[in-house]
Amino acid sequence: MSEAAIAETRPYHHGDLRRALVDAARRILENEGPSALSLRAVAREAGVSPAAPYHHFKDKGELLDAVAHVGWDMLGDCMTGAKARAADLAALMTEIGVSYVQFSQQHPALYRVMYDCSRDKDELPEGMQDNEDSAYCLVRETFRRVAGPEVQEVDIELATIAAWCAAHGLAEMSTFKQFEGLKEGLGGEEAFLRGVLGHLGMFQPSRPLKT
Amino acid sequence: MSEAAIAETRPYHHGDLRRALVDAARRILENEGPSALSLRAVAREAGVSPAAPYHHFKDKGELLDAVAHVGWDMLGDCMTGAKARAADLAALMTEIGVSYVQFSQQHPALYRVMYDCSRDKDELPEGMQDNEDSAYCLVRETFRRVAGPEVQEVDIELATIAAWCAAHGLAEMSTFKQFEGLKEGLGGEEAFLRGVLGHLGMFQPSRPLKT
DNA sequence: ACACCGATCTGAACGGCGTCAAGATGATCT
DNA sequence: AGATCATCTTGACGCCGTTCAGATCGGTGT
Repeated sequence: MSEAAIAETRPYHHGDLRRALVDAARRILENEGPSALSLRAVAREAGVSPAAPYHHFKDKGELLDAVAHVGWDMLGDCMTGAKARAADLAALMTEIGVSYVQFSQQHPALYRVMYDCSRDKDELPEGMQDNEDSAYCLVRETFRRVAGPEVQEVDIELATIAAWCAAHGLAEMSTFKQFEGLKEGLGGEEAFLRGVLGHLGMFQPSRPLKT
Repeated sequence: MSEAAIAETRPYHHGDLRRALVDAARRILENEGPSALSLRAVAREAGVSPAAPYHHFKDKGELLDAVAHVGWDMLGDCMTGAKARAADLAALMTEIGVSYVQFSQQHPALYRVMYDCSRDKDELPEGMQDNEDSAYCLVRETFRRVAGPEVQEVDIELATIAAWCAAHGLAEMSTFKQFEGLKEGLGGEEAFLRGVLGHLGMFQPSRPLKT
């Protein structure tokens, strides 16, 4: 049920309009895609006037930042789950990569908002490199555990970035129609993902880090 | 000089408005970025009314497609140049990867339009996998030459996709502010690019293809 | 109990956007 | 010269993000 439907019984002061707006935005993203995500549409969905959001967000960009933040949290949970599922350390990187791309396929509109926000500011999401539960830190920590003592810290950082770039690139391209034939030949979407990731050094269990 | 400035001496019928609109769009992209690229702004820059573009393009998306097409041609030329510069076959893949990312850094707004067009349609650009001069085919052909006879065609395709994903991901992330410190430590932007690419299997001359 | 105040929300407005229909213009062909 | 047709303009529509004055409410101090 949309918020607008229950708006009539709602008190004049909403109580938690900020959260309601973020939820409304996520509903629109899921149901109608990123192109339908206007500030006015979000306000409509939440059952308030077009100006109401401005008491909780500086502008549209700040609302999208809040939506993106929810997305990054979800992605972090998703990859923590992958960590729990991995049979052993050698398989962990591949599980993380597959989970990352699958998340982007399950929430394509949200994933797009997440990256658009980052690109607009030329910044990784806040806390991404510090917060222990973030996807970035999970990958880096995995490399640290895999790496022998001869591997330098800078190479761990570079490998993390490389893995991130590869996963993001695959996330953005895996939906291209031209690859459908190849996917069928390989036996499905996940086989395709594992096939591509298998060609990226750090996702190969036998050689996760450059020597 | 903007087209608007010489519009007064122009005949009523423009002659080549289609090309002029694409050029105007590219000027706006270079000077003001993607957010300033409205159909009306393009028409203003070209010195015509807001409705004039509709006689040459179905809608705004089709204009952007034309702009993107120019961009892909430029990228193809850029990477053909990289091929000519490469010392030997082993170094070619890295040269291609570096050139790809550098192109995205030299034309960030254009690069964004190129990919936005593809994502909107969930398609690689037209002819990308067929046209011999395209960046995609150049990479695939390089892998074919590097590969031994034991490597299957499907692995060449997967490696091409993997390389493309990695390069695209790096192109989108290399501008993030968080990496500036790391770049300095490595001795500059290009060292950073080579460092990241070095962790990606297919960009390592000694092992370009999964065995 | 009551007045007040700050936070919250509305309504109306502005300029800019993409798009379209109707009309004006000019090159081209007979 | 006159007809034709692609090309371009004018004016309009609805939607957008944003702002601002004013209405409304919840909580606080007296």
